[in-house]
Amino acid sequence: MSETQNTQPEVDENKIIAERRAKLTALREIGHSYPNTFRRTDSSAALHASYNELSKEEMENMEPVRVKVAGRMMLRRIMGKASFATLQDHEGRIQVYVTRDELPEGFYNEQFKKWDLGDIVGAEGWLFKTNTGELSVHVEHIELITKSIRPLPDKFHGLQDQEVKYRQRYIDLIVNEESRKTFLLRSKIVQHVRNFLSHKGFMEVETPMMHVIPGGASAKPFSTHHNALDMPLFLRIAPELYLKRLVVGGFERVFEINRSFRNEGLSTRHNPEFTMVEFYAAYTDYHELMDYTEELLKELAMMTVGSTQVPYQGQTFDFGKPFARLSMKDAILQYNADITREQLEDLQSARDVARKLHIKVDEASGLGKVLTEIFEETVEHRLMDPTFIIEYPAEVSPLARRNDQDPFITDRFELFIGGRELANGFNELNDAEDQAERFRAQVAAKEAGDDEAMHYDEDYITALEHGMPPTAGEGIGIDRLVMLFTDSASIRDVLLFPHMRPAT
RNA sequence: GGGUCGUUAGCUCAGCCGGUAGAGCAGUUGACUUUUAAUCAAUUGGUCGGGCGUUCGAAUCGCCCACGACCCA
Repeated sequence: MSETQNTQPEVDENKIIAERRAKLTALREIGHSYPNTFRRTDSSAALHASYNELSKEEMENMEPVRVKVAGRMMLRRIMGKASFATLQDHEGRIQVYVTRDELPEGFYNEQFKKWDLGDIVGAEGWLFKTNTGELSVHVEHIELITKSIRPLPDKFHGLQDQEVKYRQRYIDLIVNEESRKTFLLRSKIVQHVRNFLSHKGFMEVETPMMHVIPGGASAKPFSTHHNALDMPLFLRIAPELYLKRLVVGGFERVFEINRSFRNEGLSTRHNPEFTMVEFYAAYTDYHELMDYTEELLKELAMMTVGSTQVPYQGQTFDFGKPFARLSMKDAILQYNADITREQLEDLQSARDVARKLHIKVDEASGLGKVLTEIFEETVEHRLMDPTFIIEYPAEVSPLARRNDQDPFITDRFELFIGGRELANGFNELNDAEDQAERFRAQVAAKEAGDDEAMHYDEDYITALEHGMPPTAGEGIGIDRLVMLFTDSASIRDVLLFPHMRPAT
C-alpha cells in the first residue's frame, strides 16, 4: 500500500498516468533505465525513398534488407499472436510487424503488449511488403527505448486545442503533421534567405540585442537592468544602427537574421519578439534592393509553394509578374477616386481629406505624416499582389536619405503583400549633420508625447561622422514571410513558442 | 481597451425549454499470425475552467474572474 503511494507522488494524476507509472516501475524492476544504447541505421523516409517502388514479389525475391529503425509508437494493431505498430521518426513513419513466436519466450505477451502508444521503440529486422503493399519491417528484435507516461491526444483527430498547441508545442509536433510541415518550411525559408544573401556577397554578423539606447525603429522597447554596471538596458527594437556602424567599419555587405523585441500589443500579426532579416549594402541603392527582394520572394514562392501563384487564406497572390512599384501619392490617388493630387499638396487640404475619411491626425503632424496616415488607412490593406510603395515622406523616415530632386521625400520603399507590410528598405542617411537634425526632431516629438519616437544616439552620429559610404539597407519580417508561404492565419502558428499569458 | 464566441473524461466532441452527465478514441480484460483510424465483446474513467448568485434543484439561467479564438481600436 505505502509502496504504491510512493510511486504515485502526484495526487492530481489521472488513472492512465498512474497505470503507465506502474508499468514503468515494473520495467525498472527488470532493469529498464532509459537506455541510450540502441543505434538506428535507417530513417523512415530513406527506407520509403529506396523501396516504395518495389513490389511485394520483388522484395521477396531479393536478398533480405536488414534495418534498424526507431521512433515513437503512434499506432498499434494487435491481432492475437502478431501485431503491427507504426513508428514515427523525425521525417515520417514506418510500420513494423511483430510476431510472438519470433521473439524470446514470453516477450510478446509480457513486454510488447504492455507498451503504450507514445512509447519510443527501437526495432531490428528485415524489410518486406504487406499484402496491401505497405513497406514494413519484419521484426526479429524490438525494445522499449523510452517509456512515456503521459497519453497522446486522439490518434485520429490529433490535437485541436489552440491553447495546448501553443503552450505544449511538442505535443502538437508529435501528432499534427501540418504543424511539423510549417516549422520545417520555416527553417528552409530562413536557410534560403541566408544562402541568398551569402551568394550576393553579404556577410552574416551578430550585433547586440541589449542596447543602451534603443534605436533603428519607432517602437516601445522592453527595458531591463544590468546589475554589475547598475544601468538600464533595452532589448533591441531593431539591429539597424549597429549594422550601419559595421558598414562604416568597412564591412560593406552585412546581414543579420535574428530577434527584435517590441513592447506592444499581441495580435495575430504581432508577437513581442519577432524575427527580421536586415541587410545593408554599400554602393547600392534602394532600386537594387527592390530587385533583390523581388528575386528572393519569387524564389521562395517556387521553393515553398512550387508556383508563382501563392494561396493565402482563400486568396491568391501573383508573384509571377513584375512587382508593381508605385509612389505613395500615386497609390493614394489610385485607390481614392475622389481625392485629387492638389489636395495632397499642402498640409491644410490634406488634413481636410483625412478628416473627411475619419482619420485621427495629431496636431503636431506635418504633411508627410498626414499623407502616410491617409495611405495606411485607405490603401495598405488593399495591396494584395506584391507591391512596392516608394517615395515615403522624410517626416516618417528619420533614418532614410532624402531624394535628390525632392527633399520632401526619401529614397525609400515598403513592400506589401496581402495587405500587410513585409519589407522596408531605403537609401541610408549618411550625412551625419542631417541625421543629427532628424534625431533632434525625434527627441522633440518624444517630448511632445510621441513615446514611439526615437532617441538621440550620439555614438551613432559619431560613427556617421567618420564617413559611411552610400548604402542601401532593408529589413524583411521573417515571421510574416513564413505566414504567407505556409498559409498561416496567425503569427502564433509560425512561432514554435508564441508568447502566451501564464496559464492558470 | 471594446465586442462576439469558446472552456464538459487523457484526446476529439454531444448534452434542447433547468431535473446532479454521454459517444468515439486512448486505457483495462478477453478473442484474433498481413493490419491500415484494424475488428469484435465487456469494462474503468468526470470538482462540467474558477467564484458568487437565482432556484426545491444549475453543465444548462444571471453576474464577476481566468485563459484561448476571432473581429474592432
